[in-house]
Amino acid sequence: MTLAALVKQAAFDALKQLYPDTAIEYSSVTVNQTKPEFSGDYTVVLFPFLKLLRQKPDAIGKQLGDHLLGRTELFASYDIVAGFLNLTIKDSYWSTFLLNHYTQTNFGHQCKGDCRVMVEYSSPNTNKPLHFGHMRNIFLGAAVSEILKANGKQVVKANLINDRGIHICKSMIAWEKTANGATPESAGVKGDHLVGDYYVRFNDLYKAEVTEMVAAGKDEKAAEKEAPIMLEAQEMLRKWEAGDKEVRALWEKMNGWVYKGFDDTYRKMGVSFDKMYYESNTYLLGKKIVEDGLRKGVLFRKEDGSVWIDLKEDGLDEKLLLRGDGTSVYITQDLGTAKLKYEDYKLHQSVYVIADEQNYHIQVLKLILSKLGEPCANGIYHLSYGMVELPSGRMKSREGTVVDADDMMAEMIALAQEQTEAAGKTTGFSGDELRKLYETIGLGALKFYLLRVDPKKKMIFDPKESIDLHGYTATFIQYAHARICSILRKEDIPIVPDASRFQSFHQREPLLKLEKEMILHLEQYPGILAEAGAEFNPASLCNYAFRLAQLFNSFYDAHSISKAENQEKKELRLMIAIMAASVMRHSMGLLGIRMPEKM
RNA sequence: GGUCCGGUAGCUCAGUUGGAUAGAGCAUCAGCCUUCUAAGCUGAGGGUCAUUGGUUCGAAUCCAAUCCGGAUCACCA
Repeated sequence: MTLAALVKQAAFDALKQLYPDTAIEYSSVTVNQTKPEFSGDYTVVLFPFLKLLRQKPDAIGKQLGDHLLGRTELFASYDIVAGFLNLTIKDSYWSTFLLNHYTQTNFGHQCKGDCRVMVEYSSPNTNKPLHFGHMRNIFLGAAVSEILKANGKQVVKANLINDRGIHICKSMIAWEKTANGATPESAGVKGDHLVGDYYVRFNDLYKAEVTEMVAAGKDEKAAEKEAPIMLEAQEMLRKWEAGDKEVRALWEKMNGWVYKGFDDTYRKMGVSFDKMYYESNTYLLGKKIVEDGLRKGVLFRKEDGSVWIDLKEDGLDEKLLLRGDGTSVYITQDLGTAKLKYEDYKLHQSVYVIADEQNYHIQVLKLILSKLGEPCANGIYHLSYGMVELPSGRMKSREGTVVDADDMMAEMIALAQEQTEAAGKTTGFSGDELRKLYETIGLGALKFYLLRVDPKKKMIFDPKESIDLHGYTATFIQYAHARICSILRKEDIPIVPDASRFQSFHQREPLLKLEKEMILHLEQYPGILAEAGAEFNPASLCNYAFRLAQLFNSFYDAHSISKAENQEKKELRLMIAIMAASVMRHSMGLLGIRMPEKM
């Protein structure tokens, strides 16, 4: 139980005992952290009880304050200011808390329970390399997976690869026509980039053909439909579906290049998956679900043989589930994969990390599954995030305006190097250590930048302005962590010391403001972690860790640790520093951001 | 047009089930390195919380209407 909850419970119990004849609801008790301009740690708001108790706020505050002080060991004093009861927690509570937890490396972690959750993220198409928008998806998915694990869930990280369809055929056609057999090795280009280049090439060729046909007097719409290269791509897709050996061989070869490229990118990003799904295996699923639905009468067939569901009652429209020729559409596959995932892992919850442009699609998916009585329907959660846009608008891979993921990571690492060198902080590192440090700083900054914003908000990224390494950044937190490690090195204390080290510690002097603020903030971590899990929001961890680092920097500036006033203070501050570093590592670790010991 | 999401400082964003004088970072300005790492610290300026009305002891937060921006409403995926 968090301290805030403890205070709330204590206040509620006290009110019940003080006013047994009045029905006070638990939810009407509001406990906040006391504003810094007042003395106290947690505040009970008295206004909600005025009418109920027919007393003045000061009177209620006094009775409540006295009662709390007399009956519990938690509070040292109270103060009433204009309807607010400000409670001060006993110093001994804080030092005991610190002593109990400062060496705990998994503070805030929940024990593993029975709840099985799948988080599907990344889910790329195989016709082009990953870009900045994918990075938001991937870092979000990876972070949420770790946060859920820390909250005791059993997590399966899944990636559904869209490895078939017209888009990959476009790359294949362009490659056949213009590549002269080029491979990633022969061209010296990463596989996913090579395939992406031919996807762009296809569009160039296509546009040229359309322009030519229009110039020859063709209607533009007709030209777009009849351009020979487009017809070839469509023919290739038909051949693929028919299992044509040559087409399949080329498809496998080019997808293989892409996977190799993706693997590199994923490794660099520091993310991984427990389960890969491929649309080439799953795109035919779902038909059976549709047949069942027809039998149950939930779905209906039109004269042309196409199958539909009527969602008008739910404020939506009729939705197609099978074409007249019996082939499936996008949502049909998704029905199938939803069920497949559910059955593969006996899931309680299935999280889809998908951009908000698909809100409607997921809504329809859930609705159909629930109308069909599929048990997987209830567990679907759409972690909907806003698109990443350029100042000029959306990124379009066809037009080559994307910010490439590999480039972006390389740039961030280079920026980290540049700034480290400019600050003259390269001494004492080996070449290898420096390379690792630049990666830690560069990728940390990138991940933090993408995760610090509420997922559902869209974000605008200006490639001309590089991502900052000052202020509200991962670098700031890393720096605070490195400072702590530096102190510990000098004091010859390991980063995770033995719990017995300060066992003899006794609190004699009162806590200073910043000392207490640090401990108070540390105590709140489990609550923040639980909230981040409940809301699928890594940004709350960013906020929390930044605030922790900020507090530590002020604390560090105001009070010397190694040259503390006395041994007691020194031990106390060391414990605070040790625990702060540990919580920074834990929280940022969940986001895939490493904390260097030296920088 | 329907549905959904957003609108808070010059910019990027926090802001808990409604609680005290709305907070950070960047940018600007003024200070702080002989003292545990200045990628830092301290301070200043900067606000019609889109608008209007309502609910109430109290609203950035809840409700209604309006305005602006975005997404979506395919026999594409």
